[in-house]
Amino acid sequence: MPELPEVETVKRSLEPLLVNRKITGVNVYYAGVIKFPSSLEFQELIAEKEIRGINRRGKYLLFELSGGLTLVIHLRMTGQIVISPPEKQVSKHTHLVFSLSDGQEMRFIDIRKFGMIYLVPTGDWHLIGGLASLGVEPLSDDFTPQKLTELLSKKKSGIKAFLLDQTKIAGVGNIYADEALHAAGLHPERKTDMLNDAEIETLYHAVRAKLQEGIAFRGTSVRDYVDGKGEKGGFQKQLKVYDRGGKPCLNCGRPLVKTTVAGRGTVFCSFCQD
DNA sequence: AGTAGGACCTGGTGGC
DNA sequence: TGCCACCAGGTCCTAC
Repeated sequence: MPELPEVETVKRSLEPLLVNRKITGVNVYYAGVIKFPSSLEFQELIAEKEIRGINRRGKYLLFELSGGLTLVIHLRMTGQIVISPPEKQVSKHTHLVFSLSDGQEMRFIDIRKFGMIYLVPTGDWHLIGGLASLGVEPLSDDFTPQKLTELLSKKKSGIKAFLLDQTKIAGVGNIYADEALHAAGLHPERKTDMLNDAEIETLYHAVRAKLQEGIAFRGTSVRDYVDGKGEKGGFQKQLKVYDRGGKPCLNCGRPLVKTTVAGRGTVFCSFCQD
C-alpha cells in the first residue's frame, strides 16, 4: 500500500488526534505483527507512555514516546492505523488496539499481515531492518539534482529498479515510480548510467512533483489505503499510468503497455517514454 | 552487482 | 454460482 505520500497523509491525520495523549495499554490480537521486542515486553513497555510527536522516514512512521522510546510502524501493503471510539465494532484483521487517555482507541488493521511494528529506544534504528539503511528523503533539501546524479552514477540497473531501491531514495513505491517515469518521459528500463544531465533534471522534478501531488490529494486509494480517520485519498483519479494498462496514454492516445519490470507490475507508454 | 523468483498473507477480479 | 488462476501501494532471502 502506502508509499511516501500515503504515509505522510496518515502521519498528518494522526497528529492532532494522538499527540499529547497517553497510551494506557494495548490489546494484542495477532502478536505476529510485533517484530521487536517480544509481545509481552512490548505490552509492558508501552503502557503509560505519552505520544510526544509523530515523524515519518521513508515509508516508516515513528511515534516519539516518553521514556526515550519510539514506536515504529511500517504498513507494508495493506496496513492501516485508524482512530476509533471503543464502542465501534472491531473490524476483521485488527491486530493491535491501543487504548488512549482521551478514551479513543488507535487500531492497527492489516489484511495481509505484512505490516511490522517495533518498540525501540529512540535512535536505535539498527534494531529495525531497513530503517537504518534508508536513502535520502526526496522532499528534503538534501535531495538535489546533484545528489540524484551521484546516486544514479553509483548504481547500474534499470531506472525503475533504482527508484524502488529504498537505500537510494526513501519512500518511492510502485505507483509513484511509474507516474514519475511517465511524467519524465523515461522508459522504466533505461539504464541509470545512461541518462544525460537534462534527463536527470527532468526526473528529479518529476519525482518530487508526483510525491507532492500525491500528498496534496491525500494519497492514492486504489484498494485498501485510508488515512487515520478512515478516509480514502484522491490521487487515484489523477493517475496517468498506474492501473491503466491497455488504456490510452493521456499524452498521445496510444495504448499503455503493462509489463513486469524489476519484479513489479509496470505500466508505461512505449511512445512517450524512451 | 544485478535481477529473477519465492516467501510472507488475504481477498478481489476475471475467465471458464 | 462455483472454482481457479492470477494479481495486488513492500521487503527480505536465496539462487543464478
